[in-house]
Amino acid sequence: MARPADPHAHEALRSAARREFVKSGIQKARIEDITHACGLSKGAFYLHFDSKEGLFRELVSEVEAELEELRTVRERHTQDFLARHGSVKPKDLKPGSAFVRALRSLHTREDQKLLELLWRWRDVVDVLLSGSQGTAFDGVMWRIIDREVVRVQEECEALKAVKLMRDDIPGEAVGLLLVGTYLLVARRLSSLEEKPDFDVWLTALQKLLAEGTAPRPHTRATRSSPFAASPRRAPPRAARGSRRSHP
Amino acid sequence: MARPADPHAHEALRSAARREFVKSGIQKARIEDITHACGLSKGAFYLHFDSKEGLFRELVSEVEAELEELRTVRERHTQDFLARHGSVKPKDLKPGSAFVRALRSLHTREDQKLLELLWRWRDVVDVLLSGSQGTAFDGVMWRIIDREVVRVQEECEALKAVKLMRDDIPGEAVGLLLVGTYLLVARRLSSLEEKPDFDVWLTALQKLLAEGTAPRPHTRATRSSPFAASPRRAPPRAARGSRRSHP
DNA sequence: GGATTTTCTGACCCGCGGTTCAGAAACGAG
DNA sequence: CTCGTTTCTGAACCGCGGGTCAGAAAATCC
Repeated sequence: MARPADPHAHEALRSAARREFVKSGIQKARIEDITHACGLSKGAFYLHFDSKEGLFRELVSEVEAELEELRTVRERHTQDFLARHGSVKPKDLKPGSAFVRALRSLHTREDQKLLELLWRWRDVVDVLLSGSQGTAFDGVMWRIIDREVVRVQEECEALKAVKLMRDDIPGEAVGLLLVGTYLLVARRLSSLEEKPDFDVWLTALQKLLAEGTAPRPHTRATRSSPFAASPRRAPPRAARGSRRSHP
Repeated sequence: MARPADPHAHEALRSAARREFVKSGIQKARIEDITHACGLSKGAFYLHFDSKEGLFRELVSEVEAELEELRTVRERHTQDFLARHGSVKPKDLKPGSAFVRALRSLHTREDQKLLELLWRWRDVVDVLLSGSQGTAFDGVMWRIIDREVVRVQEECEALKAVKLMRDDIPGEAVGLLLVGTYLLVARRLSSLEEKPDFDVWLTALQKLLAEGTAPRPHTRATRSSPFAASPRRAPPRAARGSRRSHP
């Protein structure tokens, strides 16, 4: 055999690309800038990746896999917790009960893991959020977000069912609120150099939400959500327009 | 003189462009698709606008002007309200006092106007949010969002100062929460055909926030925010990279 | 030192779409 | 109808950058 490939090249290209994507978005990021950043030439790029989007796809797949993993683990931990505890007893409904505190701490731990993930992938998340327009990744982040909103919503409905949450606030409202907050936080992460202290943040959010959503003595039923079953806009596609639509 | 221009052309192009921008983002929107949609030819576009981005700039300026107007009006209404009421008396601090209810209703009215604005401009907002990458408008929406977060934060600090809000939750947290929620809502608006009932939504959010942020008997001081004074990432710009960074 | 094989280079190709512009078309005035 | 003027058309121009490929360079084996 002859001339082994530079062992650092692949990884160097990957991380240079991440930097370049953050700076310019997927479309505007130029292959030459990526390769020059690691002292390689344009052509070398194609020895390691099939295309610019192919490289980004690698990154996105990893993020999606980790997110999926997190979702299933969260689901399992919640199931385990409930199974271990048995049925919900009246004393568990009291605001400060051991049960409520344990459940809340479970949520905090899982949310913390989510924030850690967002921190590790903050660059890619940032690109997905605002630098993927016109590519195959357009909308990936919003799909993830919609799913998370639904997850929170379902958790809320479950809590309402066992009277651990007031039922005059739509679960969807809490979902939009929680996920919307995380969205802004995720966005801010991309401009930080050092990892912030998530605890401060989580406790504040936790407090606010816990006390805002706590069961009330007198509550009316939830009115139906104004955003139910919204049809998402069609994915970008070439449009053959009809002529003369305004005469 | 001779051959007057089609009086509908300008407006027709404008709205066709809005549709096209929503469908494909600013970059991918093709001039030909815009002109064909109103039965005009490519060249005609340049009789009405100096460039594709020029057209979008017009739209963005209008949105920004309306948002600015809303901010100043909100500021003035708040000032007027406080001036008219005089100093805050002890009885005003009680959760259900006339003062608190009036203040809350003021907030609701202003928020409602914001939602109406987001509804009217939902297409442009949507494009700014996820279809402006790589253009001069990249980041416009995030700057607006950051400003709104600061506004909410300041309102919170003001409320804390007169003991109308608990002080163990950072104002910034409430800002991210409120604005993040509106962000997701704004995004959803773009996929709706009919205006939803904002009231349902506002009351749920209002309740949750009001009761979550109400003053507590025993509170510790706010810990400093982990996101303070974050340097935003540099605007997109051509990058001349140094070579050989990974020898 | 070849001989051979794989890596790496960078000039080139090519499609795309914003923008331009020479000329055609439409309209009013006389 | 003809002329002058302005609108409108669409082929042509052009820069850009992703992707290709013939050949140069580098490494290994003999």
